[in-house]
Amino acid sequence: MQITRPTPIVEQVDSLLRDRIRAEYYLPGGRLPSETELAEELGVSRATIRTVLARMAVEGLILRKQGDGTYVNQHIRAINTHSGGMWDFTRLIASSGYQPTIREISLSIRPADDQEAEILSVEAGDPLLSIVRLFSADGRPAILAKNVIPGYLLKVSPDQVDGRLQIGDLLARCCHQKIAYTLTDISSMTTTPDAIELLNLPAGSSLLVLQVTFFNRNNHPIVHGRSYFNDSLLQLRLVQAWGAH
Amino acid sequence: MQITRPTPIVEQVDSLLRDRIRAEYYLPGGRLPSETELAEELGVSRATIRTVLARMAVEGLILRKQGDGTYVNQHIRAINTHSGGMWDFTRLIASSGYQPTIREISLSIRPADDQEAEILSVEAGDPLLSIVRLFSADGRPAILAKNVIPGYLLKVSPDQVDGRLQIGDLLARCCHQKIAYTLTDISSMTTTPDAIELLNLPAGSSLLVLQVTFFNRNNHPIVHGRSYFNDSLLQLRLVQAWGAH
DNA sequence: TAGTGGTCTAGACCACCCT
DNA sequence: GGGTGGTCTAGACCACTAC
Repeated sequence: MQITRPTPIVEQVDSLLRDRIRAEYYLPGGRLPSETELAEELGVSRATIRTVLARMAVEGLILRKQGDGTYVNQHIRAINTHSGGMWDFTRLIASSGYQPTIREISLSIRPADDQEAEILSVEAGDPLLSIVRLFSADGRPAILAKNVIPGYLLKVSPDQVDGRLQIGDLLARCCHQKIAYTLTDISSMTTTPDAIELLNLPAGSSLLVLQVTFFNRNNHPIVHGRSYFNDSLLQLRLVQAWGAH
Repeated sequence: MQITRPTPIVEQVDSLLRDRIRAEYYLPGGRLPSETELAEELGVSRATIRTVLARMAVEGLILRKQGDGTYVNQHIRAINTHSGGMWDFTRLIASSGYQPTIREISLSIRPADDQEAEILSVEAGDPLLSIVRLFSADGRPAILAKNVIPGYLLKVSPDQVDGRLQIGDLLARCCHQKIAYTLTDISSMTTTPDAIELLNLPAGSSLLVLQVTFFNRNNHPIVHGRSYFNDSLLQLRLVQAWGAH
């Protein structure tokens, strides 16, 4: 049995409002109750309501108009846009309307090369846990994801690592580490030999490459990943509120 | 003379703290004063300080540790990552350490094709203002940006449009429109003929393509853009806080 | 145990939009 | 004018971390 703390009110309100939007209790393009009304209905202060609405506005889920009201953004169907969601490839595939499957290609301990050592702040040759996975959408290979984790972080034996976990859960389970933030470089490339084979792409076609480094709250790099993204099959979509800064 | 309103305290505090971080008044990796101290120093409430710090934490600029303190993230050098910043190519190039220049390739009124009509909610054949620009970094062509704006939005004559403005400013100036949020699809492609020529790339190389639609607060599409990004020259980098949701 | 950030409240006033 | 979101304050209590 897991000990659970009372969920913060903000989180509860957040879930509730998102559920209502998803269930179209608040219609797409329709207006939400005023902040005051929501606060009264849910028995919380207006400030609490406002932090939740501010979060949803940043994601573009709702549109706020001073002097008028708050509206559901009908252009945002799936919400795969924010934070953890972007690297949860299973969810990303599902929200694109496909059936996701994960295939573990390999999981092994191997020495770090120079570049990996630099990125992960370890010495070249130090052991790394290397995980290569292939995510498919309706059976068609869509994303080839390669991740490396410094070996010293591993708290369990490699064969106990579940390659089907999302990277955040895997880190929590096997390394007792929490991700604080991620740094992503987006680039493109023409296919590499293994990408051609695993993603089943014609030679010479282009691919999206997402190069991600995950840091914990002590600002230490804990995972480095390269994901090869078949963008003819899946769409990488970002939503950004403009006024946010 | 432009009428100006008093800048909100939150914005002032935001600028002040970012300036201090940039100037290394707060050292990279170093600790900021506590929320209470900052509130006292600047003569504002703790809540005000907290909304600013929350914003900076979402961008990954600072790391917050409960029971400990708030720290400057030394891994974040340039802040081109958020909101408007991402589409301000001039700033993006500058923050990558290059000297940016803009060249206007063309600026004309032309009819909308089917796809553009669909995206911009107009009829095919309706007039569009089409702007093609080339952004260079240290003289080397880096980004080819094509934008189209529904003609009915234009409040000035086309030859009065300044092709060197950032897209948000251009909309404000020429269309009296404000951007509320943007929707971006990121994909890759092998070079098109005009990209080869303008971006000076070898045939068969890959490009990043950013397909952006800008909406106003009434949720009407007001601009659609395609930007071809020479990612061997410039890096498209995202920072995301993890706990944000 | 002291100090930090995290959560939450209650209430005030302002700016804006609609009618 | 009446209602909406935008800004800001003062203060309370909790949870976590370092010492």
